[in-house]
Amino acid sequence: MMMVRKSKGLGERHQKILDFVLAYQRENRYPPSIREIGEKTGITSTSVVNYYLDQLEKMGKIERDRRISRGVRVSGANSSVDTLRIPMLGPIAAGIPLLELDPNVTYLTDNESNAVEIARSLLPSKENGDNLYALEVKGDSMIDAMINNGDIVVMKPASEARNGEMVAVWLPRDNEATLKYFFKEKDRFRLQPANPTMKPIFVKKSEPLEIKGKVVMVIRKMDKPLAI
Amino acid sequence: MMMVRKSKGLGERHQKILDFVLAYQRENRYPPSIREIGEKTGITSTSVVNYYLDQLEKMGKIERDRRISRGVRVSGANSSVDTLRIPMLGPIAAGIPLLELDPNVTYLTDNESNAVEIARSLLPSKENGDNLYALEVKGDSMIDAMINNGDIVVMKPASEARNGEMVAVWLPRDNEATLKYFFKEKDRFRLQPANPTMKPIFVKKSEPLEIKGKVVMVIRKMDKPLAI
DNA sequence: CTTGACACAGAACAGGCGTTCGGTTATTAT
DNA sequence: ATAATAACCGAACGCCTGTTCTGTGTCAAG
Repeated sequence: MMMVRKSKGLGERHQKILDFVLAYQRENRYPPSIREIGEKTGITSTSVVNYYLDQLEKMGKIERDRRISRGVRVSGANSSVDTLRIPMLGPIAAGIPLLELDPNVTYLTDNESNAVEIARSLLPSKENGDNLYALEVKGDSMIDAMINNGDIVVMKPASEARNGEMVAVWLPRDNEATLKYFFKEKDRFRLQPANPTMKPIFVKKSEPLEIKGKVVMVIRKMDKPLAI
Repeated sequence: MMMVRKSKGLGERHQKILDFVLAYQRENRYPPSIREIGEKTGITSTSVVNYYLDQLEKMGKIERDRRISRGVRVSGANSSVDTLRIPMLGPIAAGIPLLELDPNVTYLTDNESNAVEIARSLLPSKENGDNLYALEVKGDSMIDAMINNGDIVVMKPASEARNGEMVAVWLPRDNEATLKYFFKEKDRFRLQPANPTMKPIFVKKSEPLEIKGKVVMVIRKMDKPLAI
């Protein structure tokens, strides 16, 4: 039989085992047993699998909980990363009214076909992640909020805001939805575009202004090339 | 003995088990055994744990792989979501040169203290996720790319680009780094700002222009309120 | 009161699974 | 050539673990 002795680092079988454990974990959401690892990597003896697992552990590539079945895990790599499924509730555009949302209702995020998956670590630190929803921006009307056509905005239901927070507001005056930084001043509201080169909008406190939510995140995928 | 019969839905023990499995999974990265569930939830008999697990499965709250040790997982909830750890390699600003990156080197994403976690489903569809890195934008110089101070840009190493792709370029002419849509024209390159109201930059093909990478994603956290 | 569904407990069984040990072959150093 | 070592294999041992079966006390309906 031919056995190649790798000078250092990961040999072929090390890599195969590592890949398999990772793939298995991803698919089944629990780690494989030693025997399963052996079967899928062409190792017939459980002791050999154990032999390699010991080495991988010494290399720091995996961690093991001895005497516990399926107690293998790949170090560092994925899993354990807390992700949220945030439902995509629809589009947002200048001309169309914003959705009416009850801040006290949890919108189903399980089995939701159209959802955005976001690692909790990506959210603003104090955000607990409850009741978030996502909207897809249609059109170029949000440019002064530094938001493009196709961007995804993650929002939190709210009907009021503190100074300096970016909110989605509906302006009955102009029949328009917009995203702006919100400031309350003496007798008016100042709606400040994110783009510092652009001028704010002022709305008198006597005029109607409906805050629909706070913007938590903006995500832009550079999916397809610009066609200009 | 006192036993409360819950009319419907999850009883106290259902919830306890569900919470424990979730917490255990998060901590150990593999599911608990039936006996472990019992111990920690105050159930002395394995059959009773099994009894509840069966119910939880019928409710669709968990999934089980029978006959497989530790074959429990909580439906819907986290895990299984394929996340990438993308290393944050530093800041990007107009005045400072861009990092020199070798597209063939994988930058360690394990044990990386400073990394961005992104669900694979969030990436552009054809992106495989290899060799990505992230930069944090400093300053307002990228405003014409619709990118703010504090934004995170996810990049892929590249030294050339196709028309319409957004790239990070270093312009020795102006001693400046910038993010623009890239277009090759007859005898010049056109660097088009993402903001359609702004004018493009033209660079003659004879002049130097270094493409340092393609922009894959932009992420903006609305962390702290605007202070203006 | 009886009956049946429900919520448990405990024990026993069988297969799953990690571990260990004896043994073999190939590679490398002496 | 020989010894040491690394890379295997197979089998056996014994705990781990899911499953199943019997039994008990509670509660509500008939």
